[in-house]
Amino acid sequence: MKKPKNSTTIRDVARLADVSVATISRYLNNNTLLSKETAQRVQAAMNELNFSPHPVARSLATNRTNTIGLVMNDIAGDFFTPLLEGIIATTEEQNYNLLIYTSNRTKHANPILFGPKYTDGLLVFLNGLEEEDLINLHQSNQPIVLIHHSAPEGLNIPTVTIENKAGSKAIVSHLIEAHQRKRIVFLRGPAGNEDSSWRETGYRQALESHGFAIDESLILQGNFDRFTSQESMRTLIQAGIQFDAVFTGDDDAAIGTLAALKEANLHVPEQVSVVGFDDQRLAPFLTPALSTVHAPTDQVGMTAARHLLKLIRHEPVESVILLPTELILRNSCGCSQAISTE
Amino acid sequence: MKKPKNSTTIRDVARLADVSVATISRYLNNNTLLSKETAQRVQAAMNELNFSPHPVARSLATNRTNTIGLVMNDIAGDFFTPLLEGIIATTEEQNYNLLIYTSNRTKHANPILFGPKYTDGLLVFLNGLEEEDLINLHQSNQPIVLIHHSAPEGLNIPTVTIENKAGSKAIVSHLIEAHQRKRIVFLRGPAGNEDSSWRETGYRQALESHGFAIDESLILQGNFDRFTSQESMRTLIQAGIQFDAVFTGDDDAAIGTLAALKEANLHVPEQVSVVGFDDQRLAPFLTPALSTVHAPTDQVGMTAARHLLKLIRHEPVESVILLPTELILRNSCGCSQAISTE
DNA sequence: CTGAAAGCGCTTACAG
DNA sequence: CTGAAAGCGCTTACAG
Repeated sequence: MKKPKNSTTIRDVARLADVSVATISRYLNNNTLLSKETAQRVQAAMNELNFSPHPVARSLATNRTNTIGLVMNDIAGDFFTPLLEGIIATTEEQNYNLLIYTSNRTKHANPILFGPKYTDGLLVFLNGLEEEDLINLHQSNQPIVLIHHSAPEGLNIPTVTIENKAGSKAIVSHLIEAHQRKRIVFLRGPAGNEDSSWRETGYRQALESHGFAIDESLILQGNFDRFTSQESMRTLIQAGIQFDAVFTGDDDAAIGTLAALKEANLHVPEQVSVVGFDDQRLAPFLTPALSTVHAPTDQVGMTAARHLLKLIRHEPVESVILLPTELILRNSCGCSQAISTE
Repeated sequence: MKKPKNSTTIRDVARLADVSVATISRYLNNNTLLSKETAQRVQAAMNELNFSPHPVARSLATNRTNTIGLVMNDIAGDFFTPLLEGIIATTEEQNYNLLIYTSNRTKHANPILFGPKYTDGLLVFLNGLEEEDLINLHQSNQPIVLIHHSAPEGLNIPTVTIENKAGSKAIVSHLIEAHQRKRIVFLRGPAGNEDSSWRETGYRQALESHGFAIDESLILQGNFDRFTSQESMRTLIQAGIQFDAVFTGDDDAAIGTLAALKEANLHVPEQVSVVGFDDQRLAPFLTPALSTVHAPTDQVGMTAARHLLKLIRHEPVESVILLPTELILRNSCGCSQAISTE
């Protein structure tokens, strides 16, 4: 027993205010009217003792933890900071705590540390959870909101993500309409990545709606990764396949694409337009400054957290929320813009 | 009372295994030898019921939460992701949970949500906590490790930070020795920022050890911010003060510096060398690629978390940990390096 | 409007 | 090696 037992409890307050502990509890949760006079005594006693209730005890008694969990695979990536900023903005506003899990733990480690008993609800980013675990959690009535990922067949778990398709269609159309590009490469993201498949759909629809045939030899693996993308672009160039633009799938892939083009002495944007997706912090600093689609990642975080809190309160919630993206036209597509103060 | 009461408890297991709850508890915490036979019965019962102990109840009984908290002002900044990666790597390894606080909450909001009863210890980033709160927490025996910030006078709170002085001295010396720079500007960070003052000390020592006098007119406000830095550099240039290098204090300030230099048609690195500090993700993508000092932020996170866990276990801990920095020489200082595959 | 009492699900001296 | 019981600090029907 290593309890310091220093902290003052509800009993101490009750004794000092000369009421029962139940009364203190009621005052704390103001779910019953107290007589003005007792209320004052209680408040005075709480002040004097500098009392604050023990959250763990409260949690055990109420079966609420006042915290939500964020589960993800790993925290890498530039979108992580804005995502978390969004989530925290709303947990803070609504007086919830945030617990961070990465799924390494959920796979290998002591399972006690992970699970619904710690949280009132879970935000699951991408494929942060195995489908099986997700299903179990959902069936045990744990409120869940998915981020950038759709629910498994038949499960009604709300999702928040962005307008991947519309954004992609818009930027590819821009390439065609504003810059007369005709042979546009697309770099796919990781297999199974939903953002990537929507972006591919947007790409295809843009081409089709402009009467272009889809040339599958222009669709390559980029993996949302600069090195993979650089390799794919090198291969394409060496194969002698002609193209006049690249929609890289995400900004990281744009980095590799720009590098490969530079190696091959192909000028961007004069000979080849390059556009990305995400609008990461480094996008304006690439050479040339990257035209891309802005993903409102902080909004995604806010919205997801807000919806999870609604779910926790048993309020109704839409099942799919799509946040609008926005075209950011800098130089790499062929548009010109002052570069120095971006 | 909205308790689903679905989950199985230690009593259920005890009943099934035909032992007392105390025995289950002992098995869980393996702090007493159980007879082989009971151990097997208990394990079988736990498996059958798919039991996992309730962390909140456990926490109430033991006065341990198995979670640590990270407190900070706001989560902006590129160093945040690596910092958190480092922290999570160790909390995961040691089976701790991580709770994220931002200090907005600690200032305005319901104080119940913040505090030692939620966590076994706290990681405090920069000035994430008012000095008064820090002192109170420390005096109430809450284990604390400070990150990039030193303890208030007289308090023995461990700190982990980086070798700001040595890194700065090294890069400024590089400017002098390798590139014959003689009039080197320094851009200060925000007032009171300790990283900044150590960097300034390193800058001064580098100049002095090379026999240069310090010209205070070359020390300006940069605020670790691109806009402030751009303004300061504009003013310096317009004042006609001569300089041949800028140590920008951090990488963000380097962005503004490069922009101001470009506006003024001063070529980097031919006319002016520019070096930063941090080695943020975007550093290699600036034009020219930024020479800078690498701050091992993930290591800072790991080390801080590891030391906090030691503190929690009452193991001894050094009071100041300084992690080594490293010179990253790219192009902006005048060194040359292949740029495309960085 | 207020109190006495049971309960949340564990852990841990204390006995045996 | 194991059990009975008290306790962790709250909340919440149930009475009055």
